[in-house]
Amino acid sequence: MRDNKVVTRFAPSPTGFMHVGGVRTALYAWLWARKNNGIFILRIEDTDKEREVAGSIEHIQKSLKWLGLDWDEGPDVGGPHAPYIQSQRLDIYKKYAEILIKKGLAYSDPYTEAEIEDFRKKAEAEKKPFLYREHRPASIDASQGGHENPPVWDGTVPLRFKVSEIKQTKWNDVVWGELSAGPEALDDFILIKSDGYPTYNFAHVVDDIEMGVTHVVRGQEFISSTPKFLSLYEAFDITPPFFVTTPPIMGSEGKKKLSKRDGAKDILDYEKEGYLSEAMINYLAFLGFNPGGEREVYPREELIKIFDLSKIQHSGAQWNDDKLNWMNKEHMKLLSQEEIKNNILKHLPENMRDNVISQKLIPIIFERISKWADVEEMVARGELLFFFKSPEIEKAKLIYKNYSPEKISNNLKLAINALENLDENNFTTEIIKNTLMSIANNLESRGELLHPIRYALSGLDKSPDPFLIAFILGKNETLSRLQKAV
RNA sequence: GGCCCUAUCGUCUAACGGUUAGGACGGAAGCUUUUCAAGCUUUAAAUCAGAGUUCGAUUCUCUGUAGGGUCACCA
Repeated sequence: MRDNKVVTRFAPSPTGFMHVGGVRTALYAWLWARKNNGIFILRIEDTDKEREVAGSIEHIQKSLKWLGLDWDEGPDVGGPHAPYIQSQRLDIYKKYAEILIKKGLAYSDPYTEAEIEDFRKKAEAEKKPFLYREHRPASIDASQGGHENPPVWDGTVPLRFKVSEIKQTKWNDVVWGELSAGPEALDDFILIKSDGYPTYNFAHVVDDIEMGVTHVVRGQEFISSTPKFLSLYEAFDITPPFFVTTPPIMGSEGKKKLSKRDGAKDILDYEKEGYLSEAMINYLAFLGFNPGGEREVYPREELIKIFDLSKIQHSGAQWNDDKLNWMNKEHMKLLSQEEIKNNILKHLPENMRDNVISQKLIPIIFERISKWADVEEMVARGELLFFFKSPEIEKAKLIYKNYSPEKISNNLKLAINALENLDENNFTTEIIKNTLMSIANNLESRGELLHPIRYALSGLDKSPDPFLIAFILGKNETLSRLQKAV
């Protein structure tokens, strides 16, 4: 067992992109390995040639890299049990299959698919669960009355496992405690398909044995097939690893399986949308796990410290974009000024970058976004353009409530006169505010001054406060826009 | 349908069998010297139902209800 080290693995099949469910499984396995200074393996389970999607191995690796889930052994980095791609390990599965054949625990399947389909339909008509083992060939199990005897296995027909003991199975799960399954969960399942590739049931057990995996982390959809895995471990006379079963992630629309619309999208889409991988990991870890305190925001290294398999939840959790956005913002606040600046500038159009105004703009952009791509949306909504280009203004919109145009114009003139006296090098938000407020406070209502200034400067009804805008624009541009409005 | 699993605010969750059932997201209200955002303060909101064990049950047991998983030559 590799010097008693903890060994976990993530074993996806290359059938497309990774969604959040797969990511969380990988994350828990990775966290446990890192917490225990153990080994994290990436293994590709590509035994279904039909479902395979070209490029997915690279895509999966890219996803894990973005999230910072680094692996110690895998298809690209190799390791003591290479290769780490199942389709390149067929000889190993064959070797294990032959051990079972020798022990009398595996036999070739003499039936055609149509015949088996008939058995299945018959069982269904009788409202009984279909069990292949009730049709075992006579030479394998005379008591079952199967009529055809199996040929010697030559790799062209399915090879089946012969379940030796039909029983209620009980086992222990690290997360759920004691679990059990009825006898009908045990059947003569297929080890190797007629195309020569092993089934998941067989291949992953062989690999987990070979690679010395100590903790098998996977979703609860595998609970009901665990008796099969256990019977295989028993057949090989190997102590099974710890089973760590994770609850499902449900869609935000309700307690339903995750759908594309609410989170089962490509994890790399979240990168494109400008989420931080640390936030994604933190959010995902806490969707189905909780260390017990009241703190929720943890950087990656601290997450490793507090992670604990025994504190994983038992029931499914709903995906929640609001909480993810909040989490992302919390992690954005943890970044340095420099990182924040660079990321915001990166998402600004070329003509809005790298000048005095965009530098001043960064703090106000930052407080209005929860992910980087929101910067682009602010631009698209026209919330930033006026900082760079004098807005078109409509005379009517300068008017506050039912004040007369003359009054508004007069107020603007007062503002201009006051601002002109300010030092250009000391044209700060604070000073502008004090200057303008001392005028506004002497008016009938503050809005009759503040509203036209906002509109004159921004061309918008809703914007950051006018003092801040004036500061960002600078003295000259501010005065010029106010003059124009008058 | 058989087997298996789960059940605390709308959501994520905390609570040695003893708490005014706590926190977070979201919601509402108020304050922030016009608006939007941010921020601050306040607030509403939950133990699925019914029995049992117990001095005492969110916590243990049973039944019901609801939800989930699984019954492939898919993983």
